[in-house]
Amino acid sequence: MKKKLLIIVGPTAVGKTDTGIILADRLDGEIISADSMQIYKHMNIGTAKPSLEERQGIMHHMIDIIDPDEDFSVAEFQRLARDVIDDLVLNQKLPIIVGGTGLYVSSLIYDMDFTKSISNRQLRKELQDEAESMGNEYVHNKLKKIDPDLASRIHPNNVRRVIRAIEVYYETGDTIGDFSKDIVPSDEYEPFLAGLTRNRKELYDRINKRVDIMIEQGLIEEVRNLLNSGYSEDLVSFKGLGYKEIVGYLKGEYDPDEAVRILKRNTRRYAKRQLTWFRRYSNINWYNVSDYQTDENLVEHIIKDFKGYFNLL
RNA sequence: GCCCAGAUAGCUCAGUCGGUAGAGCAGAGGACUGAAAAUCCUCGUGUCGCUGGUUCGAUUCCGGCUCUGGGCA
Repeated sequence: MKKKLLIIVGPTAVGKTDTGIILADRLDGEIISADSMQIYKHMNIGTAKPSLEERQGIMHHMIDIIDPDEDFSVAEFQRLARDVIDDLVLNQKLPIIVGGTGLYVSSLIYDMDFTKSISNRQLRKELQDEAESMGNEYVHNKLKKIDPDLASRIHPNNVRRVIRAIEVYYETGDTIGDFSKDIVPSDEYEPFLAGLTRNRKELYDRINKRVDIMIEQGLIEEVRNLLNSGYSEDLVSFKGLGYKEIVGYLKGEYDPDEAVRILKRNTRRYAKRQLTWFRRYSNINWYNVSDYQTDENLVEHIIKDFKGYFNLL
């Protein structure tokens, strides 16, 4: 018997958090966040992390689990999240995965095995230096010799992924191509996928507005405080939206208005990328939130479809 | 009312010594197996304000008109 999952995905600012909380309340579930930024402690405003009050007593997992200067990756996410899921199922709770990080969601619903391929930071650094001195093509050619087919699927300029592909081969002797060719659904979980969306204009208005609110709530102070606490702007956690743009302002690269402008623009572009990712899920059920009068209304529909899918009516 | 400048992509503008046009910004689509809020790829037809004229041919030159700035009254 596969474990039932309710999964809520969608672009940033579409309303996933609120919807997830209402659903958890109605379906006796708990939330598992699939968000690559909300995992960080002390990063609250910029990640739009729901406050304890906003969580309405609903248990949220995979939030505030590591420090901004700790390493993290899908592999850890998958392992930790699956443990939580198993635990919830044991306790008769419905696991509700809510998040906008496509790769994290995929790691749960597909049979993705990360146990064989470890990481080697030093090798990454070396290859990166090579790319800078010898050019992107040079490093890409290395991959071509290892796995021509895989190399043809990764653009030479996408240095990060070229390097990762080489790294996996050096570390394991296997190539990413071997286990990334065809993704098969996990045989352990049975997900009902709900994709939230909105009319584009409305979504962008909400994104712009949310950035303004973040600034009012003190996003600049939050970033300044993190920097003052000794965290480096070079950390991966500072590459997130809202952090890198504010860091640029604090370093004097541009004024606050410009920081807000590019933060809004980058967030809009991110939302678009998220939609691209989720459109690939063939078994997703889309809900255009713009078509629903109230959150309640939307939730009713999702619950109805969810129950229908699992023959629980 | 008169004089000057402008009117070209959603926005700001460039340009065509006459052969129907291109940058930046904004935007759209896509890729994705250990940094994924990251990283990367692709995409620019628009009545060149309207209307006459000259011309084989006008967005480009000439006239008129409309609108928008600025100046003079």
